[in-house]
Amino acid sequence: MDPHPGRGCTLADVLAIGDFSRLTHLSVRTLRRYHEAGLLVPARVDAATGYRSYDPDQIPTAQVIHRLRELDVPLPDVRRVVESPDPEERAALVARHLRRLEAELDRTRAAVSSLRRLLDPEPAPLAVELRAVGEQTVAAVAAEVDAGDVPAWYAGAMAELAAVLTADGADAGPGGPAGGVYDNALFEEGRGRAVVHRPCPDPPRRGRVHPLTLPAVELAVATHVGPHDASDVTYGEVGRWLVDNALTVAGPVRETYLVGPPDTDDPAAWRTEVGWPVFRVVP
Amino acid sequence: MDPHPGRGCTLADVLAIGDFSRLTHLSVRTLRRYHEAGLLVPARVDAATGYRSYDPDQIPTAQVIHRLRELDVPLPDVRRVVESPDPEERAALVARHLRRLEAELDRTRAAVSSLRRLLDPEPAPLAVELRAVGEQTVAAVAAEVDAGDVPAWYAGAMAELAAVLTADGADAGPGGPAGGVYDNALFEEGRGRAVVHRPCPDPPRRGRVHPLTLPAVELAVATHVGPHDASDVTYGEVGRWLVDNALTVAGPVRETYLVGPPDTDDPAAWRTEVGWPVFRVVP
DNA sequence: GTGGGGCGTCCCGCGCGGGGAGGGTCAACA
DNA sequence: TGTTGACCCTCCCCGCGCGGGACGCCCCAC
Repeated sequence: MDPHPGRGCTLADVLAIGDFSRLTHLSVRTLRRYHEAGLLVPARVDAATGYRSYDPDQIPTAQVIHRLRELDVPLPDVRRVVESPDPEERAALVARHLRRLEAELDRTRAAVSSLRRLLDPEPAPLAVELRAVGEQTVAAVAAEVDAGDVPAWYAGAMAELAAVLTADGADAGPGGPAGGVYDNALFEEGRGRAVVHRPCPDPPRRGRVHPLTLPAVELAVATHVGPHDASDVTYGEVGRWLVDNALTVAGPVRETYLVGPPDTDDPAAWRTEVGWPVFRVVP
Repeated sequence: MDPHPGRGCTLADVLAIGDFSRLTHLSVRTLRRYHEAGLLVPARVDAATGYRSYDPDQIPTAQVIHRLRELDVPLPDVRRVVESPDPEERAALVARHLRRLEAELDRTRAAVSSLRRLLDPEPAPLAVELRAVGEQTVAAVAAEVDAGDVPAWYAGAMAELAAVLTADGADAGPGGPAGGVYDNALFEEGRGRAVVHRPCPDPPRRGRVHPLTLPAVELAVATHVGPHDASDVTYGEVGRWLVDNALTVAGPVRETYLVGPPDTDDPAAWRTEVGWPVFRVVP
C-alpha cells in the first residue's frame, strides 16, 4: 500500500515530482508539460540530473491550474492568470472566461433545441416563397469576420447602427425591420463579409455606419423561428426547395429580423426571414 | 456575387460537393472527412473521377450531424445516431448524450465554485487532525475504475450497497456514515481501485457487495465541504499540512461521507471527511 | 482549345493529454 | 559493496476533429 516502497520520501521542504503529483492529483506527465510551458516552474531543477523539485507553496497554484483546465481554459490563458499577481486582475481574467463559458452554454442550448426539431418525426412544413426585391438604399455596417465571431460582431454592429440612426433623428424611427447580408464564404471557409443594415432614405455616414445600395435580386424566402444560430436548418429547407424547383443560388444570403433581440429576450420567439438569391435555371 | 462563376451548377437531382456544402453550411473538407468516416456517404461517387454527388434528401442528415458535432458528440457516436433508422432509438441515443452534457455542466459548475474558493484572498483556515483508526470490518463494493467514471460508479455502488444492507435487515440501519477508499493510482494514472463501504458488524455477500477488512492506519483528516469533485482542494491543503508536519503519505486515501447525496441534493451542503494515511518520518 | 474554377488525394499543423522506449539516479537491502 | 527496484529524465508517437497547403486532374463557358 506504500505508494513508493524502497525509498524514504522525506517530504522535506521540497517535493519530488512524484510526491507533488500525489498531493495535487496532477499526473507527473502533466506536471512536466506545465513546466515546459512555463506554467508551473519547479522551485528547483537539479542541473546535473534534471530532477524537478517543487515547493509545497506551489500546491495552491497547481490547483488553480487544475481547475482552469477543467474549464477548458487554454494553457496560454491559464498562464496569464497564474502569472498575474493582483487578485483583482486574476478575478477579472477568470470572469472573462466564465462569460465565454456562458456564451458556449447558450450555443449548446440552441443546438439542443434545433436538434430536437430536426429529429421531430412530424416536421412542420416550411413555407418558401419566391419574391422579387428591388434595389434598396440602407444604412449599413459591414465587415470581414470569422464565422465564430458573428454573434458578437452582430450585437455590436446592430447597437452602433441603432445608436447612429436614432441620434441622427432625421426620420421618425427606422422605416422597417433591420436586415443582414452574409457571404457564402462565411459558411464555406469560416470567414467572409457580413453586413447588417436598416432601411433609411438618406443614410448617414458616421463611425462604422455608411450608406449602401443593395442590388435587386430574386429571393427564395422563408421564415425562421428561433435563435439565429439554428437558422441553417431553415437554410437547408430553403435549399431543398430550390433544388426541387430547379433554381440555383446566386449570391450572399439575406436576412430580415422581423422579431429579434431588441423586441424580446426569448430566442424561441425570434422570427427571421431568410432569403437566398436565385437564378432561374429554366425560364 | 455568383458563388461559382464559370460553371452552370444545374442543381439537378444530385448535387456536387460544393453545392451541397453551400446548402448545408458544412465545409467541403468536412464533407469529405465525413464520407471517409462513413458518416455521410455521398449518394453517388463517380468511379472514374472520384467526384462525389449528394442527394438533396441528405441535407437533413447533414444538419443532424452538424448539430451533434456542435454538441461535441464524437464522430463514432454521431455515426451510430444517423445510422439508426428507428426514430425512438435515435431519440434515446441523443438523450443519453444530453445527459452526458448535463453531467459535464455539473462538473463545470463545481470547478467554478472551487475556483472561486481557491482565488479567495481570505481563505478559511482548514482544521487538520491526526487520528488513529483501528481495523474495521465493513460491507463493501470495490472495482478498478477510470478516474472519469468515478461519479457514475460511485452512484451505482452506493445504491447497491444501500439496497443490499436494508434488504438484509440484520441491523436497524447502518451503524455509521458510508465511506470510500481510493487508490492513489486513480489520481496519478487516471485508473485505480475504488471502494465504497458502510460499517456492518456481519457483512453480507450479495451481488457486488462483500465483506472487507480495512487495516488500521493513522489518518490526517480534514472535512471537505462542497461537491465531491472539488475535494482535491482539501486534499491539497491536507498535503500541505503533511509536509509542514514532516509526515509522508502511506496508502490509499479514505473518505467518510458525513453529509452526502442521500441526505440532501445540494452539493454545497455536502460534508466529506477526507483522510490521508501517514507515516511518521520523525518519531 | 484554353483558362480558371471545381474536385481529387496526400501530408502537415494545432492543443492537450497519454503510451511507451531507453537510460540515468538514488536509497535500502543483502 | 554491489544489487535491486522504484523513481526520474528525455524523446517520439498517437489520438481527436478541423484546417491549410501542395499538387494534379476534370470539366465547362467562353
